[in-house]
Amino acid sequence: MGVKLQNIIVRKHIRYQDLVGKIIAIDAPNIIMGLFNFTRKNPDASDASLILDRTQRPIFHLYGLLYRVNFYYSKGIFPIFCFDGKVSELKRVVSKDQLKDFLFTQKWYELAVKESNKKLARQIALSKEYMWQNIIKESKQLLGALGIPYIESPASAESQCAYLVKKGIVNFSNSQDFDSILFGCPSLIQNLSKSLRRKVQGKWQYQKIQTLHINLHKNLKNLQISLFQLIDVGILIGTDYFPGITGIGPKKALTLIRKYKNIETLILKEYQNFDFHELTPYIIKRVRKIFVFPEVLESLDNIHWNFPNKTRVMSLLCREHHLDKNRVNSNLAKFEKNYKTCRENFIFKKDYLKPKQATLDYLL
DNA sequence: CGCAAATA
DNA sequence: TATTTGCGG
Repeated sequence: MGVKLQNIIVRKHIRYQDLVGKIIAIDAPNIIMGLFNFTRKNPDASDASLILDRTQRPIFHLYGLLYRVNFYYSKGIFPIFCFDGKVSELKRVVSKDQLKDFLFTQKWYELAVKESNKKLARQIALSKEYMWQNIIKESKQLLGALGIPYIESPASAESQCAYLVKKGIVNFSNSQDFDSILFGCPSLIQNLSKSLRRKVQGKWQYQKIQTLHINLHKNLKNLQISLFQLIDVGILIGTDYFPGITGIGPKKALTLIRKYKNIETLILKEYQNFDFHELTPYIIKRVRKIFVFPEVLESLDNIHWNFPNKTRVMSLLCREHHLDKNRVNSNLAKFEKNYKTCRENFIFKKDYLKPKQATLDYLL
């Protein structure tokens, strides 16, 4: 769950009109996780409150993505979804065994459905071997059918999004996590959704929120540190790749890094105040490398926003998942309309198609 | 989340 | 017309 940078990073409200005709890289796993956390019947976060179809599989990603992409198009935004590839071994490991597990579990699930063993099907559908892999698989299928481009990053989705912004291929990245800025993403957008409300932890209650923009360059200037040093701050607080040092939060990490310039000096001077036992030179080097030189997909041919393939969408949503036909149809109609106006906008502002000069690389 | 129907 | 409620399978 991303690095806790919210207290030291300045975020500015951004209006929808500033996003018209812009291309935004979407951190797909992050946004899907958001849909998962929200689309529930009860405030308790148990799987029991998920909405399932008659094949006992969750459907939050299907409705969620259809609605969300519709929302992007309605605001004149062109989304490119980025998915995780094989994630670094320091992060949650998706091994080959697990991939094999999924294929096996998938077969097992299909058998349970065939035998109308509802209880078993449900158990498998919600198991961790099956559910997330299948959610991701179906999300890609749906995006493909909707004519939305997506990229499978060799490493993490966030680093791929950051790369696209850095290269000027897209205008913004959209992720709720702050990890993107450690990856050097110059321009990050948060809370990009229609309802602009968020569930308060564990309660059946909402708080109003607004769409926010983070300018990395301005923030570094404001914090008076370099991106390298911000990464060191992140390592101290804790990221997906290292749990962090107990007793050091965002404020303290910032003060310490400002004072000592880097983690090495900090450990040398403050070793009696904190437990740096876990933070070996090897770990420091590895985590820094992940953020500074992430593996990304560089060849990006055939990025297109196509007309939705209605037959394929209907087949996935209604035939496979038994979603309400009328509901899907009316949404598809809106979708096509939004797509058309969006496309006219884009053709009108053709210059966005050409990748701009690579943005200033703060690292060099 | 996002929609549609109900409510003030 | 603006805000709340309940539902999706």
